[in-house]
Amino acid sequence: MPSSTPGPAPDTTAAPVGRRERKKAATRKAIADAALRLFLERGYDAVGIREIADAADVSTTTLFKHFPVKEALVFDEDDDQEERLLAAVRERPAGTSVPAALREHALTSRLVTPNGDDRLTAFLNLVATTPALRDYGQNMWLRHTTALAHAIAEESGRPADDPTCRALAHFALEAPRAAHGHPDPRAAITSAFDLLERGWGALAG
Amino acid sequence: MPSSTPGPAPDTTAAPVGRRERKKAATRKAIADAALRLFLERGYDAVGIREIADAADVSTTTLFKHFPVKEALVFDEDDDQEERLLAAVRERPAGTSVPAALREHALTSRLVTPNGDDRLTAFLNLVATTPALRDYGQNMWLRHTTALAHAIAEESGRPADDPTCRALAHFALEAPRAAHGHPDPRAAITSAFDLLERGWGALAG
DNA sequence: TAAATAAGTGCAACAACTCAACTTTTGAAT
DNA sequence: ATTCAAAAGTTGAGTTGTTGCACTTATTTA
Repeated sequence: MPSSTPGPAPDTTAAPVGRRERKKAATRKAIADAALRLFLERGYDAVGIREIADAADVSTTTLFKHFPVKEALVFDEDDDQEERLLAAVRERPAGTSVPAALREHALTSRLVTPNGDDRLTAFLNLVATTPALRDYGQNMWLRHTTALAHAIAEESGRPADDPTCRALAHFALEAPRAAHGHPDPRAAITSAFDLLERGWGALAG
Repeated sequence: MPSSTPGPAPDTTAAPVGRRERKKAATRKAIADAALRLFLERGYDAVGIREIADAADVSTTTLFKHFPVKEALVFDEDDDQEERLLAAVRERPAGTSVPAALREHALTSRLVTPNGDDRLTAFLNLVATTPALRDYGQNMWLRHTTALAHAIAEESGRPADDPTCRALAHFALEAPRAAHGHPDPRAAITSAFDLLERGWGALAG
């Protein structure tokens, strides 16, 4: 997802880290930003690695120390996202159901911007129109589904490969997608998760 | 799937084609066979395109005229398989239900060999242990699911994106997988499809 | 038999990615 | 404060998948 250069981001990892880690994160961000900008300007396939490295003022080897393959430049929040997703389930406030926690997470994640977010739409369009990115994203989505399913299984004391957990994970990740483009995305998400919550509650209180 | 060099294969395309097409198919097969052999011997990543081309006695250019990317060398029956799958549904004998036709197809496809087929197991193992192949295969499976879902929708006069059709397609493709390694695979498949058939019949005769 | 089409070749090149040796920070222990 | 080891970055050369181009050879069709 697009990460704007300015703007007060919620600072997801609120650890007062040293200069080293900050610099590392900075170069990583510089690379990802340069890459996304160029990709949006001229298309994924028309931009080479060297060009991106130049734009970010780094060597190509450095680039590959941060991103294992070209596609990862686009989905650079992959790991963060998965981490936050699992945390939303594992560290949910006491008395909150799993679907409720997932709804909360879906609503606060910036995948659901009330007004049609240009940057997000452009990003989704880039992915949808580039086969390599479509495939990569699809597999990434599958990985997240599996990880979430396992987390849910652990939280609810079910077997790790319980189909119900996988189904819930699947729907929970699908809901925000479906909501995008909807007149009132937040309402769509809320009602979708209401549905999931009732179904889930009927199975295992 | 492995296609042995000798052995009387059922000759899937029973059209008396000209010499040109036969030669083309022959080189294609030579390439795929060489590739699979080398991959099984030394691992996917340890074998280069140039080496495969040499082993099949063709130029790398020719190789890429037959297979668009390296991974396709392994899943070389991709298109044929999908074609047969869709044909099984579309050209099923009158009075046969869709799930029944799919069961028939599943039982006759050589994915279900009664005795533990060494070559098939080796193949599946190769795919499972090679990330690039795992990913590629996963996406291929998804494509087949979509195609089958559309075919089912057309056959049963439902909307093209009907979730029920997609679910049936999903299960129908999953069943053979699940049956693999089962003590009696054919029985497992049969009973799985019995289940699907009853559920399907209960929805739309 | 001649023209048209398709398969295959050889070679050079590009782009993604890796490797090894080396320099410059930075964090921390003495 | 000084020293030292690890981490981040650079440089440059190499490997590998993949493509483009100009060309030959075989098969089909007219």
